[in-house]
Amino acid sequence: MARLREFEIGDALDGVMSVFWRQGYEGASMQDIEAATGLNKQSLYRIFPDKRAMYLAALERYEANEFAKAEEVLAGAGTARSRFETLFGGVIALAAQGDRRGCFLCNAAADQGQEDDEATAAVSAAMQRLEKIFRKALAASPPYDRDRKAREDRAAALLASYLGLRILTKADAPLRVIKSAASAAIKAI
Amino acid sequence: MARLREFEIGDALDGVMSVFWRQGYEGASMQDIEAATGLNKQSLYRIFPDKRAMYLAALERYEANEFAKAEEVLAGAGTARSRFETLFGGVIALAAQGDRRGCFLCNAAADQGQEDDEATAAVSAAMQRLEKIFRKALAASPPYDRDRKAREDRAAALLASYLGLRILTKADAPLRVIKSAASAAIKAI
DNA sequence: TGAATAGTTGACCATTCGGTCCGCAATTAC
DNA sequence: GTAATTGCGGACCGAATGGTCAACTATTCA
Repeated sequence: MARLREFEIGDALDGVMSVFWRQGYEGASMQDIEAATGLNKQSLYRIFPDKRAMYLAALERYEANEFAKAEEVLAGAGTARSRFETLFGGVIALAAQGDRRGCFLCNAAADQGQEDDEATAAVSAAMQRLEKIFRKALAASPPYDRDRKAREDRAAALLASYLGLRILTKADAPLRVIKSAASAAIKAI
Repeated sequence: MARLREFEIGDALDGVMSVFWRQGYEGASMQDIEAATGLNKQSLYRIFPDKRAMYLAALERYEANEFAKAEEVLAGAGTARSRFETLFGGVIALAAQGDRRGCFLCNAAADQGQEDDEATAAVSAAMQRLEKIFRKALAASPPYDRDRKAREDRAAALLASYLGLRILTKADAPLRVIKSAASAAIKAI
């Protein structure tokens, strides 16, 4: 009956995400998005009602990608400390490579000058999911904290440290500082 | 010879800062800035060459204001732990009040989709100054770390935690998580 | 064959943007 | 008075914005 779509929506979404990630909401023009996806406006607007919807979809995709990776790392073998060491090591590696994109979710949190309630809610929910992943990882291996509260505090502290590391990376802080912060955060486990 | 200026540049700068703080660079229009300062374009452009200069000046002002406060708190009486407790308590209080502006410097770090090297450098320098303030506070009171490296690590970790707390606030994370993170970060001192 | 959808190109829209310019009233110092 | 400057208001500029529409080709399935 009708012609089939010739591209994968997921591929287009990857392009959309990378643009918003690097340039933020207002900083990304439709031209940029066309270039990054290899599609033109009409094809894009057939998938998404408007630019905001693209942004929200990009946020979702980032969360799905990034959290899957984090979950994989944190569910690996070894002690909780060694696994968080791997996770934080990844952040350091990005910083060392000069990857200054930072964490898209953090960027989004700071970006929402436009006071987009939907985006704020999405970021907030994502942060809580990440906290849950951290908590689960702490609960699954020694050293075990005595009570639930202590475990929750530790997970939250690791989350704050993780976000802080990514902000420091984005802010182009010296690698020395980033490494120091990661090292001390790990030691505290 | 000539008429005198009727307003304080500092007052205007406060207005400029508050707009950029809340709305980011791209999100703040000249109209917004006119409204916030109570001045019109011509008066503003007589002080600043362009919008970017206003943004950079606002960053400087934020740093001067905020770091002065932080330095005051961290130079107070008591142990290092108690002083950082006060500092982090302030962040929690802002979150509890529903102040979601976050840290202007963090926002700026994430905001720079426009790849403004000057702004990046300013943020980076500010972060390093803050790290220095933290380090100084740790060096000035017990518990003393054995070596300089340990003290540096601790300062960097506290900085990451501090930034993470502010991001969590901006991201509208539950107050419970913010309090947990602060509490665990303090305990690690 | 024919209806329906996908994709491309380019024109087009109103709006907003940062920034400039002009004119006018007020104020200051010589 | 006169020159110089400040502040205000509004007109104005070119450029870029997000988004729409029309025209055309290609592809699919009934």
